[in-house]
Amino acid sequence: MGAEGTPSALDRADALEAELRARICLLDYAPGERLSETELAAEFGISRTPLRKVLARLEGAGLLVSRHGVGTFVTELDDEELDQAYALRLELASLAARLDPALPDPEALSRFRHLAERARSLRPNPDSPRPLAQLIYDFIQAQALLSTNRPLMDFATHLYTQTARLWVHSLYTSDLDLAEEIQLFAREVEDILQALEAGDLEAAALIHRAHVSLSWRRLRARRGTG
Amino acid sequence: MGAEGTPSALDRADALEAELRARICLLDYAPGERLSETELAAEFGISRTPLRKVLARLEGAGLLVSRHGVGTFVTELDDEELDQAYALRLELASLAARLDPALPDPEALSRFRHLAERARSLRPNPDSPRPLAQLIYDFIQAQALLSTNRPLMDFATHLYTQTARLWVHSLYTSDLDLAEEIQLFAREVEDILQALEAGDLEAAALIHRAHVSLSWRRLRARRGTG
DNA sequence: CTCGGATCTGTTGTGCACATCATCAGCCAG
DNA sequence: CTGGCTGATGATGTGCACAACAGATCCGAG
Repeated sequence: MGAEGTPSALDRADALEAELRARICLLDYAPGERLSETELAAEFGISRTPLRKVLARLEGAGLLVSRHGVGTFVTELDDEELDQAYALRLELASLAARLDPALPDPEALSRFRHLAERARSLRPNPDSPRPLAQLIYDFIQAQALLSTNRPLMDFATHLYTQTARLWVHSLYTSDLDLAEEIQLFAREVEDILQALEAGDLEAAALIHRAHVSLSWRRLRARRGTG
Repeated sequence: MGAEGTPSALDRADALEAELRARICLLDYAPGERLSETELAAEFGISRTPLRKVLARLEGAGLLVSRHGVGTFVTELDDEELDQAYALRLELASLAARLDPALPDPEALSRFRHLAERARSLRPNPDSPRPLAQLIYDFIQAQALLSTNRPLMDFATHLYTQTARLWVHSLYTSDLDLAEEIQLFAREVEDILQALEAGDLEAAALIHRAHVSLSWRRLRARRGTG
């Protein structure tokens, strides 16, 4: 592997899908926003046909929905579904450590150390929470390797995707305090790293669960205020 | 609603997707089997293009995978992933009753009664476990309405889809005894119906969990034997 | 007989032209 | 002024022809 000299057709489609997934999660495309097939096809230098296949896959994954004659839209979550997703994330955080725990190998550990370093050196950029969003995106993907239960981790990542979009949206609308969120996230990564270095996956899961819970609480508080 | 005189384009696509989902779950298409875009398009009287959109969505949902120049295949689950899915189903059964329980309305109750009646009158057909598979398929979809937590129930249904395919496959290969499975399922539906009529969702969840666990055990036993 | 390579066949991927649908602006009747 | 109608516009949906690709087949050299 690693011979990326000749990106085959399927790899191109997969890369495109990953790129669009990231854009949706990182709020480059806001919930409810319309995506133009024509514009996207032009941007990536391809025809509408292969682009439409990728959009269809994202539709199957529940991130997009297309309406004939209207447009293709990023899915939205109402408050109720957001709460349900958060409640599920709390439960799943415990499950991950209990069901099929996978002790992180040295490479994975170094990846977490790198994440912690990035979190420490992250300074709030008033007009763009994107660096933080990107950091959390990478963090979740690293965390998905802490259990060998693929269905569970796939679903956990999916739920993160759904909740993070609304969470990042609150950063953009200043419902959440960027500097505070950065500090809290850095703390979470540090704590989890410490637990991982001690080989205590259960502790790592508990820490993660606590932060998810607190994050949810802050989001609800601001929701009521706004 | 209910005016089905003019099936719009999008409805057609949705119906087609539901039909293919059912065929995959009911093992009309076995795991690993190749699906021909040309043949399917001809069968449904449409061109390859709209069919490909549906296939792409199913690919996004993790039920299909297409390889350039080779074919489109129904995804396969190895034993490890099957075990992980079963383990998850056990946990989720409890979660459904704990998180967002939804007491069944009279209509839902009557639907369960109808399912129980079908289970009672089901006689083993030596060459076709499909009626049982269809019955369980309907049962799971009815059960998905017992919690208002949509993300949870969607995921539970997805996991059922993954495990049921292998389970039904074992019925086809006679690794499982059809008559025995019919009897056990009828018992499960009766017990759950009783719990629902008493308004005890937690009991219903426990019963379901027990049956999932026992079903898993039978599957593992036959796997070791075969 | 064996092995290697060209070729052949069938598959999914791509591009393009057109059909179908939903929306909105503008206009005309009331 | 109001209300509904009609057309223009731009979106996704569809069909078809062809390209790219993988595997099987066939043929010939050794």
